[in-house]
Amino acid sequence: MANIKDVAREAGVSVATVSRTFSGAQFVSPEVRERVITIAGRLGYRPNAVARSLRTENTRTLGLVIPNVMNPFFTAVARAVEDAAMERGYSLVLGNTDEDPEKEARYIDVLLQKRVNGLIVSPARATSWHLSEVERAGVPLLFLDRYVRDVDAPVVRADGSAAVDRLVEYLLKLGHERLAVISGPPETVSGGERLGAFIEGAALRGISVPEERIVIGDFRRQSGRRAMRELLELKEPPTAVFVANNLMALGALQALEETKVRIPEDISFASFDDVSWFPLVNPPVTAIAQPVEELGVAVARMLPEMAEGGERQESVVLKAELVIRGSCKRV
Amino acid sequence: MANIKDVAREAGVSVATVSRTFSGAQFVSPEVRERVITIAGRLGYRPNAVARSLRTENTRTLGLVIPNVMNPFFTAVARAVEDAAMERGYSLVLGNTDEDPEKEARYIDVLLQKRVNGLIVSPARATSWHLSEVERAGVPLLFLDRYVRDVDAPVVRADGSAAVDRLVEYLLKLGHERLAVISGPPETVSGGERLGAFIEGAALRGISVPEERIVIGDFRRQSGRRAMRELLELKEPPTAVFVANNLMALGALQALEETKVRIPEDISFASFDDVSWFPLVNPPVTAIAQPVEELGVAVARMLPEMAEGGERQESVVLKAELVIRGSCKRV
DNA sequence: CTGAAAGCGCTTACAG
DNA sequence: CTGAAAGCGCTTACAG
Repeated sequence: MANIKDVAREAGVSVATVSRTFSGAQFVSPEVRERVITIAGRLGYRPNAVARSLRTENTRTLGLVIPNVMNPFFTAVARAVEDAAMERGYSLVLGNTDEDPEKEARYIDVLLQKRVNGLIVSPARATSWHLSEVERAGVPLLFLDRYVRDVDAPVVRADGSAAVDRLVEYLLKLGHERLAVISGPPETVSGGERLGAFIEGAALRGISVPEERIVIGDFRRQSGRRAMRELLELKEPPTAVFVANNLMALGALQALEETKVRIPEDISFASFDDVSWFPLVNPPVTAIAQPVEELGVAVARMLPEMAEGGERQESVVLKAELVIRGSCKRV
Repeated sequence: MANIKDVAREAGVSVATVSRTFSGAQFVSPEVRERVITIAGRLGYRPNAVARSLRTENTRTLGLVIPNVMNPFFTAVARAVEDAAMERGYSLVLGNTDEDPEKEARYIDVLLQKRVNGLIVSPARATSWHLSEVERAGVPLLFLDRYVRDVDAPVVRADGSAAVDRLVEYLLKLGHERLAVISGPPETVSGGERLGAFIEGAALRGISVPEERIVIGDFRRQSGRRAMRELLELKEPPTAVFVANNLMALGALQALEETKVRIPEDISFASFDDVSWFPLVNPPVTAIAQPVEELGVAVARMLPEMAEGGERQESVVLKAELVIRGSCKRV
């Protein structure tokens, strides 16, 4: 591929002039400019962004490290972030950690080596050494959905506690006493928060959730399926189940479908995370909706700002909301 | 951030030695090696991949340019590709074109400037100037799901024609005569193929699909919704509708739900692309399933191979398959 | 096993 | 408006 020297030689100008006609900041006389562009076109010249980045210490690249794009919540966020990045002239490199701290560490290390201008991370654990490294490296960092306690960076997330509490209240009002929860890893902020809010909400109202009805999954589909089957096989199966995210909810619904257990006749069902198809399922699934769009917009707005060295951004904590549909009934 | 010189000075060795201890290819005596690593750790040194890339002419980065990650088909592919990339030590940068050729061109230009080692593209149109540019630039290129005719690069895709034809046959056997289709843009390979197979399949069996029952969408949700409403308002509404992808199917199902038109009593419904939740909807949606996993695996296998300068890869064309569930009934 | 030095392709302060 | 030259942080052939 042609480089700046080739173009300069061919056009009879210095490399500085070629550089200027492409970076556009400075003045180049119209005639020269045009000649350079023509020649560049003929040679198939395209400025080498790697060289430019090395020189300017600016890669115009952002990193997004999330558990899994297949989770609709993160899909939507990834889309929003990518849009905002592109619009501001940044590229987005994506990493899926599968909730594995080691994978997360590898991604972050690679991204730091690549000198990204900023990092958006949804960390797998509530404590993390490699995220302190980001801080130390002085790379703008933004937490998404979850955060690490000892790292001082803004977070964009929805607080689900209040909504989960409302769900518990709703379930109890319907007369349920045998509650169950399919939880995500309690070590994650979101996993711990949702589980905690559920158990405490019940306890506060005089209902305890015994250990056998608390099944810990990994936020992925298969674990939801397994967990639901496990709950169904209990001597005293629950009358109502709360699943802590959309992927596990899908698995759990599959398990219910397979075992011909009917919602809400045989069991009441509710999920954290609302999904486009929940209203279309029979019956429509009652869920706690995160303001996904708004979260995406917030991230999208903040990160380029940070990358460009703006002032420290404030955290954004929105509220999740209980959306009652038809999957829970009076017992 | 500390650079290689800082580490060299601090460790009392040359930069060459520091470089060697981190790139690992050559021999460095264990003692020196250890000292360098210790010092690097203390200084928070992390090799600058930008500089390395400039020098080695290898960015270890791949580009993935697709219409939209929010489309579950592409979500799954993106995940598979990212996994494979990471496993081989590549990063993945992602771009959403929204079927817009100009956006596509911008992404490709940026990616070429960034000197990616390879490009996976699902092009918006069947002809494209900027994709010839990729060829010209000598960057390994792989088409996904769709391809550009005049560009010589391998494709990984599923051929849906046969399955669409089987669907038409099935619909006619159920006695439907007023067929309708909600199509994607006919200019896209997949859009044109699906629409063509549907119309021809019907014509071959003596049924014509009038223009008013062919609604062109853009493969996105809202267009499916609008299209379905349009079809429903016809003086002679269809008895069976085929929707050409999953996102438009979601929109169409919403429209049906909103207008209280029941499936399959009032209208039979089938979709291209199978989705995890189709079996859970009431009634379960009959769909044409692409072998998403296999496609992802194929892409994942081929691209790093190409990026590493292996021989030219053969195209992979798999078959889509009709999955009959409960959303079509005898008329 | 180690070092000095050239060079990857740009940008930009400086001088004219 | 234009050019010569230094330098961004590495890698690597060459020599020892």
